[in-house]
Amino acid sequence: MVDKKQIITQTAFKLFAQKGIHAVGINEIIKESKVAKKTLYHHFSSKELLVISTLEYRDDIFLTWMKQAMAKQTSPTLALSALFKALDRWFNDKSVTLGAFYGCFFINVAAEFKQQNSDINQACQQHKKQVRSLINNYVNKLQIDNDNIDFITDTVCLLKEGCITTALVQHDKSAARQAEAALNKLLLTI
Amino acid sequence: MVDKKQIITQTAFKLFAQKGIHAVGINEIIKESKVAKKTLYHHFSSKELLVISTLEYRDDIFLTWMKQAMAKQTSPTLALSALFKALDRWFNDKSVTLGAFYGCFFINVAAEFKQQNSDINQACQQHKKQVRSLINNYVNKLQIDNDNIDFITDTVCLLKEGCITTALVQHDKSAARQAEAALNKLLLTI
DNA sequence: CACAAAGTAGACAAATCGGTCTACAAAATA
DNA sequence: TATTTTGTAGACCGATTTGTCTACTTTGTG
Repeated sequence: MVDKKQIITQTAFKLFAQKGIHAVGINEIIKESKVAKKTLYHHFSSKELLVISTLEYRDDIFLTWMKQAMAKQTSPTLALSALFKALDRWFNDKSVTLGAFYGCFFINVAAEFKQQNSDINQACQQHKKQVRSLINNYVNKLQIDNDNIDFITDTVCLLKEGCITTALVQHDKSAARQAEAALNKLLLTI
Repeated sequence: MVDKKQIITQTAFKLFAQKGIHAVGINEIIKESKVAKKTLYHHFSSKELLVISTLEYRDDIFLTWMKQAMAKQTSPTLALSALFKALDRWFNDKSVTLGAFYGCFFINVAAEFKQQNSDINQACQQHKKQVRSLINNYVNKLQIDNDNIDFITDTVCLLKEGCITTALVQHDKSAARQAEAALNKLLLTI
């Protein structure tokens, strides 16, 4: 038998990503999942735990996608460029792995759950830390002094967050290319 | 008599900014505003129109704050730096004008209302256009060729959006200083 | 085969949602 | 002074919220 728990998580993620957490009710999720309410509550004893599950689900997909996008480049510079080219494909709905673009799930969820001590907010924070760590791995390979490593990593992260937000709010599908141009200019200075 | 309409808008904004639109009900707003439900619906015939009102209210405050932060600088470069120093004060809850930091209201609201054709989403977009226009005014004063003007403006906007998002999601209160450092590096290259 | 785990549909509960309405009071304005 | 606008409290509406529960069926495993 198919894994109902997985189906519920995937369906919930799709709906949450499109409409936001508070805008999607349990009844909509079970209807879309074609699952009984009891089944959902058997696997997830509350909506909050289901939200956490969707965050873990998306975290896995996103990090895998990112690693794959940056791998197999012949230099760390090209790997960073490849990240923004991948973001560009995402914004333009050409990423099969990430699906249609509704902004960054973690940013959007964190905006709905701002309390720093909540489990949901911490899952969002944790995801962003891992993304930063991945970027930092490549920046470390650049032939630059240690003082600059954190600076470059921070800037890449800021440009990344900035272009995701701009693509969402401004519906500006060129935001990733703008960010890549800024990155390239920056890398010339080091 | 005090202007009830204004009180309702201000109270609604405060609650929406803290908790998000979908997480705040009309009953909570009237209770906090100390106003009858009929009074609210007399001034705003739907919750959506009230949301629009809070967006206009915040738009006015934010643009005034931004203009004031960048004015009276002795050079356009200093004006751009001043913007990020002002953002830094905001993130660290030292801005009286903007109040406690709960992220950018327009980004957060746009994340909850993603449909590009909705009035709420368009109000968020419009605000961001005005902010960009303000930044562009200063970039125009830099002694650079026309090709670079849009590039610099785009990059400043990306860094600004990036640091606001980072300050919110990562609870990183130094994000504006990171963005300013990146800006300064960038300005050295032109 | 027996039994536990995982599934079904959907009624139900208590609270809350956005929004309407009555009936009346106060305040501003012509 | 007369009239209109703006205000009050809160009952009420139908829909929806998260979550519980009953009664029963299917499925996988020891």
